[in-house]
Amino acid sequence: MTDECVPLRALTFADFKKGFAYDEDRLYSLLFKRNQELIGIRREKFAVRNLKKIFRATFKLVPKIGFQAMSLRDLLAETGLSMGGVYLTITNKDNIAIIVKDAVTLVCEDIVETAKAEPDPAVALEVLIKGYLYSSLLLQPWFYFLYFETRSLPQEHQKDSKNLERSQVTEIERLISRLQEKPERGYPAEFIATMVLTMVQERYLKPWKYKLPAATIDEYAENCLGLIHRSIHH
Amino acid sequence: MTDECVPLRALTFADFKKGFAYDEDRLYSLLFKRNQELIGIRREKFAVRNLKKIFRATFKLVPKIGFQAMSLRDLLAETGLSMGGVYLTITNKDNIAIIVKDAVTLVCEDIVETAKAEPDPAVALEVLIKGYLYSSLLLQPWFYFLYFETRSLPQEHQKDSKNLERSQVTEIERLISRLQEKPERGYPAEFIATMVLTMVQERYLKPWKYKLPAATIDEYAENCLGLIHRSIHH
DNA sequence: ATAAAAAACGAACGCTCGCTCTTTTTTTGG
DNA sequence: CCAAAAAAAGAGCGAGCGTTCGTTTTTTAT
Repeated sequence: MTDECVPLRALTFADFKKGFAYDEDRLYSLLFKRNQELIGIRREKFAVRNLKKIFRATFKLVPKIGFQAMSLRDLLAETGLSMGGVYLTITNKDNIAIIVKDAVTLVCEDIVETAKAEPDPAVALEVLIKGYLYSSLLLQPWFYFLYFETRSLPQEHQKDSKNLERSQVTEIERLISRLQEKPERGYPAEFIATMVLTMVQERYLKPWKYKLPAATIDEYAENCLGLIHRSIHH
Repeated sequence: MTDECVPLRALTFADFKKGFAYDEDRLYSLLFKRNQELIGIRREKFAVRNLKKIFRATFKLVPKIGFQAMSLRDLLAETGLSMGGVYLTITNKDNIAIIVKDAVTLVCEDIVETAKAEPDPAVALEVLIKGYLYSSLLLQPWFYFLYFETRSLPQEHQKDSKNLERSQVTEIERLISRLQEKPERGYPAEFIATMVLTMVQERYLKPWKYKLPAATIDEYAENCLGLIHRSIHH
């Protein structure tokens, strides 16, 4: 299906980052190819350049005032593009949100596929959780936007967004269940899965709490994984 | 200060609910008295009736489309009020969000005060967490709105909203620290406090995940508290 | 070098927004 | 029951929104 770009197994954030192939230019190139019908520009070179400007500006404005309150004229001022340029690129305002949803979907599906390739469920769980934690940090504005602006999406895309989160929890839950020989002794797998997902989300939803120490993200990951294993086995 | 309306100590959600004095009418009555300068109507009877209509409609529309996208004409259609009636009540659109912030603040301060009255830190922690979990479920639309629409508030009120969350974490952290005789053995108090707060928020932020079983909220509370104590002592 | 194609420009359009204000209706207190 | 006060009504206003489109500039291919 999609070509895999998330590293197979990486213990530290630094290792993960090296193997992470969704750097800005590659991501925009993929989004251009996947969303031809939403994008008016036909030559990739120009599309990527404009998309980059538009999304950077969006991610600067939206956390402060919200997507609905961001006018296209705000966007022109921030990007330096003209009305025509912006509309040739994205065709309408909603498409900004739709493309963000597509980007997050793309990355999340990749993470799940990578984890599913691991035969050992404990390893798979580690790959999945670290993959999600690290990816959502490297693409923080995208994940943040989708979480807070799901309601700005057209109905059908809102559903997609909710299903995306649901499928993440389900996959985590499935792995935890496989690790629990005697489920009645520990917490319900669902509870643990929910807990770990909210812990990951905490990091990309409240960036102001975690501004400084990028090193501690590894600690954070270990704390989360430790918590899971204690909750499973006791 | 404020008269306390949150039950002192309640093990189950059902018990808590009985002692919870922020039912709709009382809450609107309090909000009317606390926000005289934002509300144009002078007679409480009419104010409460209109506020009830306005907030019910707001909480129906906003989760679907967001506050900014909700027009006053949407609100008229949903409430059955006229433009004049709505503006006499709330004087301007922003005030809807400001009053929600005031309501959540009111309840949260009450919870913290109740917890602080408990001398035993373990009991205080239970009161605090259950108080927050149960209150935010009983007033789910209010808590949900404040979380997702903080960016729609005027600047000074945005600060209030963030400080409110901060003070909650701080209080939980303080209690956890008191329970940790040997902090180096368990997880950092900050990590545990963050975890439990996100677990509470999970319930009121994603109601679509927890529609059916209101009974399991007690289980959920026990799981959260169990998790904390295990994380503290080992 | 040049013609065709693609991209960029930005004034202008129709529409909807939050809000005001005059008029009408309802409520209140003597 | 009636006059004064309060509340409700809703047409109308100007500002600003997302979007369009005729024109100009840049890029591409010959």
